[in-house]
Amino acid sequence: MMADKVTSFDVARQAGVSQSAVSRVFTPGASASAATRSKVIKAAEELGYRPNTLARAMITGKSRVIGVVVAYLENQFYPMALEHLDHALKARGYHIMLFMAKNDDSVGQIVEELMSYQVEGIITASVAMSNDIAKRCHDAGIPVVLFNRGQDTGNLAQVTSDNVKGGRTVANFLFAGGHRKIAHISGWLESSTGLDRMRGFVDGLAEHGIAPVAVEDGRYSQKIASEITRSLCDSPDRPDAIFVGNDHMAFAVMDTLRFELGLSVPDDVSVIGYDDVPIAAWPAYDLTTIRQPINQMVNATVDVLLARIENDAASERIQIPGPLKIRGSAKKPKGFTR
Amino acid sequence: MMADKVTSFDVARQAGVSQSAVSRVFTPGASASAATRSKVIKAAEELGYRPNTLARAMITGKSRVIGVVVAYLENQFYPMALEHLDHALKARGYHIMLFMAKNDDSVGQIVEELMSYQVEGIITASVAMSNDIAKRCHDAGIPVVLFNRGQDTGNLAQVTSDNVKGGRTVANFLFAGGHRKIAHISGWLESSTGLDRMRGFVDGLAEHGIAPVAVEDGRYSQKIASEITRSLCDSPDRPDAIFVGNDHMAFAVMDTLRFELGLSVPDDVSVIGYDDVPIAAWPAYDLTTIRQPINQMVNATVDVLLARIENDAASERIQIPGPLKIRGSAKKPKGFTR
DNA sequence: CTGAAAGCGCTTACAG
DNA sequence: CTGAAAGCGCTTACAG
Repeated sequence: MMADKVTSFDVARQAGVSQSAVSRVFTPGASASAATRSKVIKAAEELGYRPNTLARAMITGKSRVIGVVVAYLENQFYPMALEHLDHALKARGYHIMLFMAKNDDSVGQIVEELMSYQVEGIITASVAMSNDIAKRCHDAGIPVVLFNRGQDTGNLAQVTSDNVKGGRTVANFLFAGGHRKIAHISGWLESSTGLDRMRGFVDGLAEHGIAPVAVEDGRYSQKIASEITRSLCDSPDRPDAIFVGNDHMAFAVMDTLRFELGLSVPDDVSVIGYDDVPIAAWPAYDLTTIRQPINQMVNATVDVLLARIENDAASERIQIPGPLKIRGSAKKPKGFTR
Repeated sequence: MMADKVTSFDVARQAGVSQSAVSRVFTPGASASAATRSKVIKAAEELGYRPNTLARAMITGKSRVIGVVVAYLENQFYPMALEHLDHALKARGYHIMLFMAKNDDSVGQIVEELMSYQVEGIITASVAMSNDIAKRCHDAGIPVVLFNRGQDTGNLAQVTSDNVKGGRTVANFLFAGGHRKIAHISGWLESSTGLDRMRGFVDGLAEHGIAPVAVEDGRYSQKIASEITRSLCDSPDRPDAIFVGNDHMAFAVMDTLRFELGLSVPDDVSVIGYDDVPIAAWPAYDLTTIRQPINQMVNATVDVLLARIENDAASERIQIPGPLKIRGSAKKPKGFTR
């Protein structure tokens, strides 16, 4: 049952042509006559031949694999991104090799692995070590793009949504909804994403002449976000609205508010998230949130990466604006309907 | 900045040894004297040498990559499995190449890709085409194990939880809780997982002398599960408990019950799921469910797969029992405390 | 369009 | 333990 290994040499022999001819038939765009082509195809089918991708990759230096490094998959945004990335990449003839970066993994270790597998390009889609990893791979000459993460210095390619604008939109919406005691549980403030959303939000509020009653770093952790929620609402002067740095934390915030503190969302406290992952639309949360246009972000990421692989394109920083998705977790300003 | 490609030949030259020596130093378990070893290591570091995994893979026939085919990542069980799989595999020196099987992809296409990348083994962790894909790869001589899916015929290796037992446990728990009008929205009944849970459940109920008031195929779809919930509860004689074939659907069932039909869970209707994904523990759902011991399942999967890669081990069917995790979505039988 | 030959970067018997 | 040589399965100038 086990298919014996059949090589291009075998096919060539069977078809009565040279190995070169076989190679050409299986190389898109290479020149081969119709006659040769059909002889080769026929022989290949008879023998069950399949070109050895590894050998081809070694010769051409093109492995057709992209390394995707991701930190953890519990926040639904990342599995969704992975799914889209796979589709977009597959459409271009690439495959994904997964590199989960646990926090106790060393950056050097991961970089070693990425490089030794000769990935043609790298997409980092996570927190913490992204920048380090990206920088080192970039320095080693392999194209990288940071997905959903930026960095101010350096010249790495990156695609994010327009986080500053998103934060500002939330500020406007909340202010228009009549809120004046607004807190922010931010995304990790060491990440551009967390920082930009916070900045846009604070600036937006400032334009209305107010400041957030609190800004605390939730570090993308549900546990930390819950703790902050508790301490925020423990005071007699609790906030009447909370903007949370991503949906994943926002779910924990809502749960804490409702089931632990006995508060109503949005009657007592409005909550707004960021991402618009599928769960945000589930009725239990019905979360008002800024939608990250994941499809566009993924397409842009793939475009930039492949451009860099094919020729040494300049670095780019792409920001894609995302709309506010109004649902039921935050008071709606007059005149707004869902 | 771009590191020039440095080969084992270069290192050999610099270290004053043969290429074979270099190869041996980088091959775990190969014999090389301490002197040679240190010369080579030194030269390698100076030159920034890194063995080319592709070349090695081509020679040895061992790519050290495992193909993981997965259908979709919205059900949190699969990203979690992926994360665990990556860790377990990495610990053994393997990496994951991802193959998302969209429904409109042809089985043949996917199999072609898997084979041409010379993956050493395959794990299928999804629905629909799993069996087809697995069978063809197995026939081609490449080791496969079905994760969270079985099949009655054939001799493919597979690891699941003990789904029959799980279904039975749910039946006992619900009966003990005083329920007598119990419906089942099953997992896809063409999958062993869906079928086994259903059978165990029906059998379990039968032992108490009752039958489910309805068994409908939810096909792992939230949308379908919601529709079934609606029609089930539309009747004056609605069920007082629903066992749902997986957590992912159970969330939709609970949302439909509460927010659309205005029913209380568990006061009007008890709901029980299957999987115990992280979301099940979120207070909004607080779902009573059968826990699939994902860690053990993943470890078993990796063990079986690697055993088959290393030597031609016999096929295995592993079933790992999982406990009922009692939370708040179903009435608790007297005497039970959380 | 086609074939003979060289080569990709490594590993593996085979001698020593 | 070590090196020279052959070879893994393919692609790519180079001639024709």
